[in-house]
Amino acid sequence: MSAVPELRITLAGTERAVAAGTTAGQALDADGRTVIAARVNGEPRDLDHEVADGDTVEPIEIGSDEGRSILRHSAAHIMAQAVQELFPEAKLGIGPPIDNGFYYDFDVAEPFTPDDLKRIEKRMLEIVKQGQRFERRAVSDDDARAELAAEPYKLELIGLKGGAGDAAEGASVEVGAGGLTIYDNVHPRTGELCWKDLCRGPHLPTTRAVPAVKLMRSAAAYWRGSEKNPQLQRIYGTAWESRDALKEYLAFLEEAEKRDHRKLGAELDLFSFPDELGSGLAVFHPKGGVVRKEMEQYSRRRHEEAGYEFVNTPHISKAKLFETSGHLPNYAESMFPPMEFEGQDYYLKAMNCPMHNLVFRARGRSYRELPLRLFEFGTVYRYEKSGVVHGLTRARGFTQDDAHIYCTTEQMPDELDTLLTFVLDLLRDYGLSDFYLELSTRGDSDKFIGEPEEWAEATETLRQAAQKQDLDLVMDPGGAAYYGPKISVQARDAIGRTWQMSTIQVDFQQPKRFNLEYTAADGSRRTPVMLHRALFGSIERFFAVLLEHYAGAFPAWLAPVQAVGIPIADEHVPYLNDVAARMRAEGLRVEVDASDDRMQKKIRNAQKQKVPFMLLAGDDDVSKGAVSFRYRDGSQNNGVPVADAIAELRAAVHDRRG
RNA sequence: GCCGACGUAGCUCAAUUGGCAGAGCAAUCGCCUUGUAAGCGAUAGGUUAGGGGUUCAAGUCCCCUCGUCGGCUCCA
Repeated sequence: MSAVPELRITLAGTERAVAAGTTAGQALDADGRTVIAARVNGEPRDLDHEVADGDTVEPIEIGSDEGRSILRHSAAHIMAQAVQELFPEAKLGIGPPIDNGFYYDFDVAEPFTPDDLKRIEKRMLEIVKQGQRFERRAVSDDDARAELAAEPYKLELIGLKGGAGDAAEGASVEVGAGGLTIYDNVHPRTGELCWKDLCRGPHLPTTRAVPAVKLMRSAAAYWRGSEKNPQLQRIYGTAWESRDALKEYLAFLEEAEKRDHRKLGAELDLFSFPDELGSGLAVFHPKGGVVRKEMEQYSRRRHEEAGYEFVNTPHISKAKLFETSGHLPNYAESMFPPMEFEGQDYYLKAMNCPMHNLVFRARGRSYRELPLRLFEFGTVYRYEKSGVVHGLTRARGFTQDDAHIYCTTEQMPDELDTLLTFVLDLLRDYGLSDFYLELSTRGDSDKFIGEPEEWAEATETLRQAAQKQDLDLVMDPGGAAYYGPKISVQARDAIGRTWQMSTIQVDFQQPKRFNLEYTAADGSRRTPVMLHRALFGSIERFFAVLLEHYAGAFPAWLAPVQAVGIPIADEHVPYLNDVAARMRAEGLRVEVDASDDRMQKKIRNAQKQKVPFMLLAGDDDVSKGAVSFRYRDGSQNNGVPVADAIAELRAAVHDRRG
C-alpha cells in the first residue's frame, strides 16, 4: 500500500487519501469479524467493495442492527447451501433476514423433519468452519437466467425485478433495484465454487464470521405470500454476533414461554377454553373474573369522568343492519353464518358501531349534544379462521371496550387530542409505560372507500394529534380500515415485546350510510363525524397482555387474591381469621390458608399463585397484635401492627402498586 | 382455510417400539405440624380425544372427525 495516493475518501468524518483499488475493508482496517461490512455513501457494501474518489466510508459492526441483518442474511445463504447439499432436489425460494433471525423457503417433495433440521444445522456448522468466501459478481439478466435455469422461483423473481411493490416481502434482498448480482461461495484454499445464489448483498466476508447460528423450526409458507400460490417449506433460524447473544435470545424465548397467558391462565385458574364450547371461546373462572371485573370497573369509572355515556345493545341483528353499515358485503366471511327465522337472516354482531348509530338516530340530535360519546362493553363474535385462533389474543367471541364519538368536523382535532391523552393515561394506569404510535393510512387497494380529500383531511388531523404526544410516530401506509385512517397505540411489555393496544379510527362513511344528522346552530342539518375507539381492543386480549406483562404477578389492585393469611400453627388460625375479616371489611380480598399443610408448604402455594402479600402469624405476632409480611419477591417485614398492615394493603391497592 | 407436529388421570409425563395402562403433583380421608418455597400414610381417579379398520392381540399401525400447538394467509 505504498502506491501514490490517488483517491480521497472520508473516513470517520475526516478526509483521507488512499491508493486506487483500495477496498472498503482495507480503508476501515476491518478485521472481518467485528466490522463485517461497510456503509459507502450510506449504502451497505461488502468489505471488498472498492472505494471511489469522494466516497464516505463507515464501518458496519456485526452487533449493530444493520450488521445483524447482514449476518442473518449470510446465515440464510449458508442454510440454503446446506439444504441443497443434503437435498439436491430442493428448489430455492427466498431467504431474507427477519427480526431475531432469518428464514429460507424451499420447494421440496417432503416437509423437513426435526431430524432433517439437525442434519442441516450440522452441515451449516461445517460450512461456517470452512470459512468459504462470499464473492459478489454482477450478471446480466440473461446470464442470470442461464445460470439459474434450475431454479424456477429465482427465475420468477428476475422477471419481477423493477415491479418491487409486487414482489413478496423479502424478495428485495434477492433482486434489488439495480443490476442483478450473484454471490458465489468459494472454498478458501481450493478456490472451488461451493454454491451460489442470486442476491443483492452485502454479505459477511466469509462464512467463518458467523459466531452463533441455530435452526429453530420449519413450517409451510405460501410462495410470495399468497394463498393462491403453492406452499414451500420454510426453515427459520437465528444468528447472533456472539454465543452469549444467542444464549440471551434463547433465554428470552424461554421467558416468553413461561409468561404465555394460556399457560398462566391454567396455572393461576383464571380461564379455560373447554372443547365443548368450541374453538376460540373462553370461560373465565372466579379468579379470572375478579381481574376482569377490576379492569372493567376502573375503565368504567374513568370513562364516566371523561364524559362517556353508557349504552347496551343486543348480540344479534337482522342482516339489513350490517348491509347498511357496509360490513356484510365486505366482511361476511369473517362473521358467523346467519341463522334464519321468520323469513329473516339474523347475524351475531361482529362489531358494535351499527348499533350505536341506531342509538344516535333514535331521536333528533342537536349540535349542543356533540361530542356525543357512546360507550359499551360490547361482546362481539367473529368467525376467525381455524388456524388463527390463539388463546385470548385471537378469540372468536370477545368483549370490546368500544365507544363511538359523534362530533362536528371542527370538534375533531380537539376531540382526538384529548382522546389520545385519555387513552395513554389509562394504559399507564394499568401498568404499561412504553409506547409508540402508528398512523395507518389509505393504500392503493380498492377496498378503501370514500373521497380522497376526506381521507387526507382526517389523516392530517390524526397526525397532528399524534405529534402532540411526545412519542415516536411510525407510518403504516395502506394499513387503514376500509372506511378511514387510524392511529394505534403500540405498547412494549416487560420483556420488550410490542402489542397493538388501542385504536382510534376516523369514519366519514357510516354517518352517511346511516343518514346520521344533527341540527346545527343555524338550523341546518349536518352529518357528524364518527370516531371509533377501543382502549383495550378487547378485554380478553388486554387481559392476556397484562397477564404476560406481569408474568402472572398482577399488581395488588388487580390480583385475584390480594393477601393470604398463613398461620405458623393451627392455633393461630382464629387470630388470622379475625385479621382477614377486618381487611375484608375494608374491601380487600384476603384469604386464610387453614389447610392441614405445613406453613412452609402454604408459603410455597401462595408464592406459586403469585399472591402479592402473605401475612404470617405465630405466637410472636399474636402477642403483639401484629402480622409478619412476606412479599412476592421473598422479602419480609416482621411484626407489623395489624392496623399498619391494613393501611399498607389499602395504600398498595389504592396506588395501584405491587 | 393451507402445511406440519401433537392428543394417555385435573396438571406434568412414563408404558422395553404390537403383549397385564403407570408415577409425581393436585384432589379426598387420616395422622402430624411454632417462623418464611414441598411432613407422613391411605384412598380415589382412565372407553388412552371420538369413530372406523388391520391383527390372536392396538395407547402403539392405517383411515376419518374433533381439538391443541408451530408457521403461512387473515385480523373490519
